Amino acid sequence: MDELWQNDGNPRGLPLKRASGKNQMVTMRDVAEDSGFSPATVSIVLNNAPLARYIAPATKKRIEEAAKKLGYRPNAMARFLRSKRSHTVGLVFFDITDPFCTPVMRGIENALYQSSYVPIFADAHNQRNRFERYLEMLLEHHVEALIVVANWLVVDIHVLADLSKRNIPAATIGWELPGDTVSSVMVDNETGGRMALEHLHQLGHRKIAFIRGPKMLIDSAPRWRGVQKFAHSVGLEIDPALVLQLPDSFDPNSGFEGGHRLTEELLQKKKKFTALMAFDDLTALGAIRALTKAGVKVPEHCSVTGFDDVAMSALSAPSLTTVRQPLEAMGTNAVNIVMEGIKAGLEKREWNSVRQKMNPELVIRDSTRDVAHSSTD
Amino acid sequence: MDELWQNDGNPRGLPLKRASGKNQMVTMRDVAEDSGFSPATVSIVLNNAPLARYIAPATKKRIEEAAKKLGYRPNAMARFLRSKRSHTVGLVFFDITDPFCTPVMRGIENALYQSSYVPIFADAHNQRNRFERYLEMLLEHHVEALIVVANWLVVDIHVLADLSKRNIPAATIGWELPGDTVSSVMVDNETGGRMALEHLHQLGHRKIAFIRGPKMLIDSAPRWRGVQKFAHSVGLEIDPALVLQLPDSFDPNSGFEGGHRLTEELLQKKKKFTALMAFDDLTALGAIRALTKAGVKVPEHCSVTGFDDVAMSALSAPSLTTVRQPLEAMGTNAVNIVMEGIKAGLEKREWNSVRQKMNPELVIRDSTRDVAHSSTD
DNA sequence: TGCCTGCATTGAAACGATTCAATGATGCGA
DNA sequence: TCGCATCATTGAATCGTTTCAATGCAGGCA
Repeated sequence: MDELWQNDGNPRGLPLKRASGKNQMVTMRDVAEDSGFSPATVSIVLNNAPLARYIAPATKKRIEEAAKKLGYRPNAMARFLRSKRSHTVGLVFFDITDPFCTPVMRGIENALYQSSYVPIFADAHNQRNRFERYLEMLLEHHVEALIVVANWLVVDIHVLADLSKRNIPAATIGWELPGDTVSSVMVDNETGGRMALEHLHQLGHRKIAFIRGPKMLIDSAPRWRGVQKFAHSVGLEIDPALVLQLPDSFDPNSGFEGGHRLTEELLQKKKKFTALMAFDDLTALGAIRALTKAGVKVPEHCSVTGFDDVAMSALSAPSLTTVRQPLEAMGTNAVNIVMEGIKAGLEKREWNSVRQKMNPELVIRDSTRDVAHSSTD
Repeated sequence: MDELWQNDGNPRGLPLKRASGKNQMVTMRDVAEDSGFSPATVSIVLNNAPLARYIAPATKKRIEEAAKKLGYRPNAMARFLRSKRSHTVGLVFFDITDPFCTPVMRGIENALYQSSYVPIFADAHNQRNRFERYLEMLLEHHVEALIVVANWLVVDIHVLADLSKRNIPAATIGWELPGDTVSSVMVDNETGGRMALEHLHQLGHRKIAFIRGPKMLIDSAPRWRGVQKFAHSVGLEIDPALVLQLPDSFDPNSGFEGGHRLTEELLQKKKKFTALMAFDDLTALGAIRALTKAGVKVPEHCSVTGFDDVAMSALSAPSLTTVRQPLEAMGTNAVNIVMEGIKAGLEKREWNSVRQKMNPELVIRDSTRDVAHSSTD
């Protein structure tokens, strides 16, 4: 079975050191005794501290061998206590159930792994209390930085102000806070909104229905702004009767339901439209379901676009044309930002928070089609 | 906006203690000085240690007030160093990309939260080296227990043997190891396999195609066994020409592709079947896509079943009839198991690992239908 | 020879909490 | 009044590392 494993470059992996004794932990003291040097020297060698440049090569070798032989593993807690570095980052999700979160998590995890940091994971379940309780726990564990993934969340600013007071760099993904203490990484929603509409317009669609995002989501307004600006720039008229808005909701998967219901409403109006631009992918999937049920074929009779490009969108039938958020990259960037902050803190430099807007990307799949080929109904 | 927050019972949440000074951490010593008692007493009071029963109520009160006033927050690292308890659990996923993982994670996170434990998150990306490196890191952080979520993974047994040597209880979800050092929580695959087929059989289907799981997955064999046993018990004949098997793969989302391709193969054989039982949901979705593309309507011409009940299954069109794994409960149970182990370790009791099989549940949706109503082709 | 410099190593003091044995203080029975 | 529990509190050691100041030792230079 061995050859079935994927490989990340290091063919056999690190040999997992085996504790030589039974249950006891191997401490630095043990290494010191075994190698015949003092704990101080061992520490210097094993960490390659500045003082290590004075240590005789032979000594280094003996110590390293002893460490490997005994299966020494540094005690992260003890180390922290002295050095103030926990090598730990807090990772708070507003609701892990949102398919938006998985790729972001991938990106974050991967970037942290590169820096040998370890994430402490928290899921707020959309509950403010839980969020605050977790923050408390993360502070107790002395995370060196904090990353919050949310696309909506109301938090007193002072809660996060605590962080900056303690000099803990923080970044949010998919959401931003007033003030400049907390960094943020977001997709450029306005551009994304424009892209979707531009695509439909290029396909020749003129009668377009819209399902806007809920008011509480920070993404909703700029996306709509992108739509309006583009429509204005090409002289496209938006029929207010064809514009509906999702209600506020706490369930990240409610978009499906909402899209379904609102599309039914649209259909009842008996106003013709050849394309529908949905707020996000889930909404689009709900819309497609409603259209299909009503006998309106997608994309033959009606084109539909989503937003986000969650995993599901490639698998649905028809597969969904959507505006992709570079979720994994957003995670990576957030990590890089806070890592910069940590480094600055160590070197006692000043450091300014960052607001990053990432470019979305149009992904064309099967749910949109040239209006010329659309049959009229 | 305040009222938009969902509530978890504690209406205003814990008041977030504000550090009173600027940047300095508030230590136990500070609380001691402020309240006029010794650090020892403070520790005893704040932890409600056994000795606390001797402490005068007035003292307790003064100390607690001082702690709150100063915004004292215990230092988890320092505490660990003495008490050996990190209040941390390692959480390793073989591949977070698998939709299987999200609900499991929810369950685990929630259960840990109840016990005030904090998870350290790791994603192995299907790579053995990564898995081992993470294990190393988790051990350095002295996690008190380990939970591994995988539905396949080849690991030398000695890697996890290290854990039991150090008395770290471990549990796996969706996967099990030989030997009895590691606990496991799995769905009862055999029963699940039977359920799916029984459902199709009850609907009157007799010509049934099967897409079996890849050999490398531990789930594949027992599911198939359930199928065979049921078929035998009711005298249903399984046509070998209608049985295909997914190839081994590392990509948890490859099932869709695989299901799609194998279904095309099935269709080319020109052998009639009125139902298709797929290994899991993704495979089923791929199959449905292929059927639809070939003009075979689901469920009108062909019923399809999946397995797992991942989030997507309820949203696909048609929604998928499937065998549900109680993923969240599986996460919860795994946590309870290792918590038992931790407790046993503290009390120096013996403790035996547990192998749990959970009952699956048939979820009937729109992708299956009575054969009587199926039009023949 | 005496002194200084650079090299190699180490002693010992933190870091912030926990915990056990020890210390006063009090009350009570003899 | 003494001795002895019981109660209330605390001093001091300890956990495993890191880090700074200190030490001993060569060799080189005056």
